[in-house]
Amino acid sequence: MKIATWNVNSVKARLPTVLEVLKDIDCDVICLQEIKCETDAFPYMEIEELGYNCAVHGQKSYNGVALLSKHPLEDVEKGLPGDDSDEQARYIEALVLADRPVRVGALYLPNGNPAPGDKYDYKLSWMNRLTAHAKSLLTLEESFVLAGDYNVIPRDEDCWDIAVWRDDALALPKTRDAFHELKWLGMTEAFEAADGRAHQYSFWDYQAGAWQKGHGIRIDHLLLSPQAADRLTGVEIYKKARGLEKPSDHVPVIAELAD
DNA sequence: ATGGCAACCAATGGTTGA
Repeated sequence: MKIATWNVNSVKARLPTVLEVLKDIDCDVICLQEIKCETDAFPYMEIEELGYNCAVHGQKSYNGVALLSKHPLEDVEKGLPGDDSDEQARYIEALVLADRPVRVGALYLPNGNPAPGDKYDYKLSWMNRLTAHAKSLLTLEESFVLAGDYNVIPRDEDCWDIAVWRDDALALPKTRDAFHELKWLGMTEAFEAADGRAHQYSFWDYQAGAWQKGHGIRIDHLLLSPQAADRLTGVEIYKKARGLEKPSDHVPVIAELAD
């Protein structure tokens, strides 16, 4: 089965592009981030027409995540546990009832800039909550995937020029440490495991001709539990999406698991 | 040395993103 993550940067502002890409990549499960609409305003009809069940956790204007699945969804959970006062819609999880069920968490991890500051503190505390949640999910010993826009550049070679990004919230040592803590629970980063090449990007800024110049960063990731990692057969970064009319600044990253 | 783009809400500019 194929599982994708994609930050769409507003599902309403570019619905035709979104539908075209969803048709092209033809995945079993798709995690969307930055839908930028309230739950009720999600374009359910158009996406259901492509054969997807939709679980949506939205909010007005910003953030917002959704899980699309060609298989039935069960146990839908909205919001990341660990802080009842957190009102930002950045996490949704469900059990995907394929022949071999997979639990999938779709996440939009905070950007954290400027760092240091309140936003960076929020990013680090959100990452700690994600790690705590992953730790509890790992005790279930099932196939599960945490997929999303992590806003983390894992290695120097995952960006076009580390000198530009070294002091950014996406690449700071504390950010990478927190990401490693999550991985070291026993999670496998799909691209790193199945491909691992340097300079393969999932985001190119709209500004300064970043796409044309190849100035990208790799910040969209799928982390797999051991049971899911055993089934990993490949990863694709669907770079074509960045060259379409009215593109998102991110492209889908797709992991394939053996059925 | 700086800004450079896009989306949002609101409103002819400010905020956010990465």
